[in-house]
Amino acid sequence: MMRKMSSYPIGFTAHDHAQCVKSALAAAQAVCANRGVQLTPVRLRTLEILLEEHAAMGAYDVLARLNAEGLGSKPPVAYRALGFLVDQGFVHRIEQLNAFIACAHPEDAHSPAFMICRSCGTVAEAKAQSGKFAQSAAQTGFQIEQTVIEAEGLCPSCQPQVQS
Amino acid sequence: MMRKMSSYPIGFTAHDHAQCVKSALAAAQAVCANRGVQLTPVRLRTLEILLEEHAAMGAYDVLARLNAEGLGSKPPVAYRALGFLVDQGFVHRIEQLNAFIACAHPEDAHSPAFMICRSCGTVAEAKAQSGKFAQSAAQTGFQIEQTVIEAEGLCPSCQPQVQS
DNA sequence: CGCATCATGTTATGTTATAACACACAACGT
DNA sequence: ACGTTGTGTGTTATAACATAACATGATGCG
Repeated sequence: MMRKMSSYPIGFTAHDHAQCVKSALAAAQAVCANRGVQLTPVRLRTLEILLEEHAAMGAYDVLARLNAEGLGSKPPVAYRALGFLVDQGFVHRIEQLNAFIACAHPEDAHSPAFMICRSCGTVAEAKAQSGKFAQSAAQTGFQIEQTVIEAEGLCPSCQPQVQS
Repeated sequence: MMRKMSSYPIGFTAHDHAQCVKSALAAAQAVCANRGVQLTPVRLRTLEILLEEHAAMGAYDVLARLNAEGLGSKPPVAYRALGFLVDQGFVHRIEQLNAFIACAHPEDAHSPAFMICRSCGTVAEAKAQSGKFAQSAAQTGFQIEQTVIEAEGLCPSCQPQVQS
């Protein structure tokens, strides 16, 4: 861990970027309206930055962007916005990277799982299937509220090529 | 995350403490001899501290103990010893707590999973069964090298009691 | 001995995160 | 209109976590 933070690309496959940003923002707006919470300018812009970057970013990198746009220059501003977005499920925290990433499936509540490429830094989100771990927790009487599942390894593009 | 670090107890059930410390140390000594790596005084004492504490500890807490015994006072000393122990599999890092904990099953290589009580801070280690996540990673072509699985919740003792 | 390797000691600094308090502003009841 | 409450932002200061880089010592080997 602790490589120099800047930003890590997300996902191993191509997709329509402008479209996914737009729909994710719309979804977030709708959810916030439903829940009666405020998607303020700082919060909105923070989410937008993470969506546009489409990669895991450190809090201070997000802050630098906000600062460049006059939306706040001190750490608490970024941490508060990120905290809100994480609480609402629009953003996930990647523990191994001390970084944040816009959620790939903001529509439904879910526990995320991540695959992190140690070579190129790309992060892909999958849905977690708790399975046996949840069962064994239940057996010991432990009541799970939230899970962190992160795999580190090599993404398809970064694996050593086989000779043809 | 980010509660004040000090030390978190481990495990939800009672056990013979002196015995488990002793056998873990013996196992570590044997493994190091096998591998031709040195379990130096700082490393040995660091492991011993984590085993005795039997809880997740922050690097600076470990350092404070080492320092009290004249074994080193600067952060790199603790981080290096902890790094060695993690590399050898005698200690695990808990990402959500930025903390370290002696391994409960040092004999065999394994990927650990943890249950962390958000109320009392107790940490229990289980063996991870990767199952479906590993499969879905394989499908996307991602090659997993290491996994982090941590559940936060309430341990049996901290759950609200039911009226009898 | 000369040299390589591994471990430790130390300085300095980098990176991540929060506590605490001040202020702005909208919503509400009176 | 007025105060009150809740929520969000601005700011200062500091805490907590982690490593780069270089110096020193100890061990083993040709």
